[in-house]
Amino acid sequence: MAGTTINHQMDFYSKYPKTLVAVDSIIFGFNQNDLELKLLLLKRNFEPAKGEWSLMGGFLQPDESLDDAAKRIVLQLTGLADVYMEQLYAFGELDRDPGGRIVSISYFSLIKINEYDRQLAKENGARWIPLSEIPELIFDHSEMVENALRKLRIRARTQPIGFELLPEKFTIPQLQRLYEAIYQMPFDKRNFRRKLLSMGLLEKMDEKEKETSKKGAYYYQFNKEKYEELLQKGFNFEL
Amino acid sequence: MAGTTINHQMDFYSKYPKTLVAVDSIIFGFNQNDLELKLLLLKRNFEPAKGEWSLMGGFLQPDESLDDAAKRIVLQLTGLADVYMEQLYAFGELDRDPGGRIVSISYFSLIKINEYDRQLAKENGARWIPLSEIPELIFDHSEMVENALRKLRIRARTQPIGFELLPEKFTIPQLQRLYEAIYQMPFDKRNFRRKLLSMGLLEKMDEKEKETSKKGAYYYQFNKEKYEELLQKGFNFEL
DNA sequence: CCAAAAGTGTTCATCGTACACCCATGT
DNA sequence: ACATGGGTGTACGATGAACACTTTTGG
Repeated sequence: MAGTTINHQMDFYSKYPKTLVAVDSIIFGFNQNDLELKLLLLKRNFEPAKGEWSLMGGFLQPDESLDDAAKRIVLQLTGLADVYMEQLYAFGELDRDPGGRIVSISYFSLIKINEYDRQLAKENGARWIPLSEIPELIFDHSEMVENALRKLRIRARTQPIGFELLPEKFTIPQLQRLYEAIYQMPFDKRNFRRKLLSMGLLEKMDEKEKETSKKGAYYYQFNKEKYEELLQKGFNFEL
Repeated sequence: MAGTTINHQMDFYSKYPKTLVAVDSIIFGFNQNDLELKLLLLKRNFEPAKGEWSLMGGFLQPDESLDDAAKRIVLQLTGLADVYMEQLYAFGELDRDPGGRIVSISYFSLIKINEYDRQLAKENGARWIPLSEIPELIFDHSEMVENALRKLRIRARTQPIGFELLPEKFTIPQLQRLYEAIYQMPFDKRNFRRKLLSMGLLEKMDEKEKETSKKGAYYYQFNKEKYEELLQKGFNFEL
């Protein structure tokens, strides 16, 4: 490919060495039934390390940006196109992949677990694995996961991203259970509710969720416009 | 270079497209005389964008890790080998560099401004530029700088990295001036001193600094061992 | 003796945290 | 009627923020 001109770009740098670049995606989901945060992992069906557990990944193509590659990878595995995603870190040790020298950039994605394409995931050999049961992963993927979890915990405290893991409408207890799963610790329900509602970002609906209790819990919706508006005024989300 | 085997690695991935990878370094320094945080920037002496201001950067070599490349780049410009450094972000837009498709990974470095090799920097066309006077930079380098500054501000609040920008021994007022430069706001000197000393990470010396005042201010040293020890016990640095 | 920077305590408001009881309803 | 999860208010301690005067000493 050396010498190919893309996008009307010049080619001033053709004498410099190129590197294989990959993108690996840590895909988080939350299932309200078993109350555990999960990762979408897959068994590699190619060499090296065929048959072992790994993250979903792929090589960066010459005509796509890093973000595009990350989107493509999640789309390929889940069928979802509009997914919350954040770049995490570039892993660049020489021997991180025994199959060749690869620089890999990790992204984490938060998906609404009820919306993904089960069929597609199955075809790719993917499975949802609870955090507590994550197996050994290939190469430095375990490090990527730890790193992602650390960042998720920081982000979830300071940005309203928990909602990305829940359906459009959700109840306060559901939201609390999500945060408890993320931080692996219990929260006081009065304090939790007060803090969240005090920010004025949740809109109460008339409808109740009646599956998990006889009394039923009111559904709420996250008001993104309101959040953007408050952001302008210097508001800081903080749990 | 395709097909080269490094480090006893196999070559399972030779059919995939490679990309040019660069590392760009945002180098911070602090000069106590003019009380401004500064960046080490250079005028590019090669095409494209020759003569314009940019960050120091370089291409990733096949036999070095990303971290190694970042170290090499800072060493080339400053002569310093042991520098605090942190990876920031991978920039991967297709058209970010008009000279060709490059994925660039940014790092920030904190250096003790009295220790760098002035001669070497000069030869490379580098200059220290105060934050308030940063010119237009090439490509997305301005974005990299903003990004670095944001991260530096977050880090300096939650990790004891300010000391990387000061000499081994420093006074409390000097440290305060540094933080005021980082956050571009004044701090209350009583609160500042109390909070820092209360962590027990600074060791008072007998010597006084007498350049900037007649009374003189005691020198302190940061006790790294103590910090590591406290870290184990769950301590969190927080300014 | 005076200018200039270093050093020192207290008060108040705010926020996080701990904690126990009533409510609604499906079975 | 009772079991189950939803919903509510208050008190206390800790922490961050504001604020003014004394000390030292070179010139």
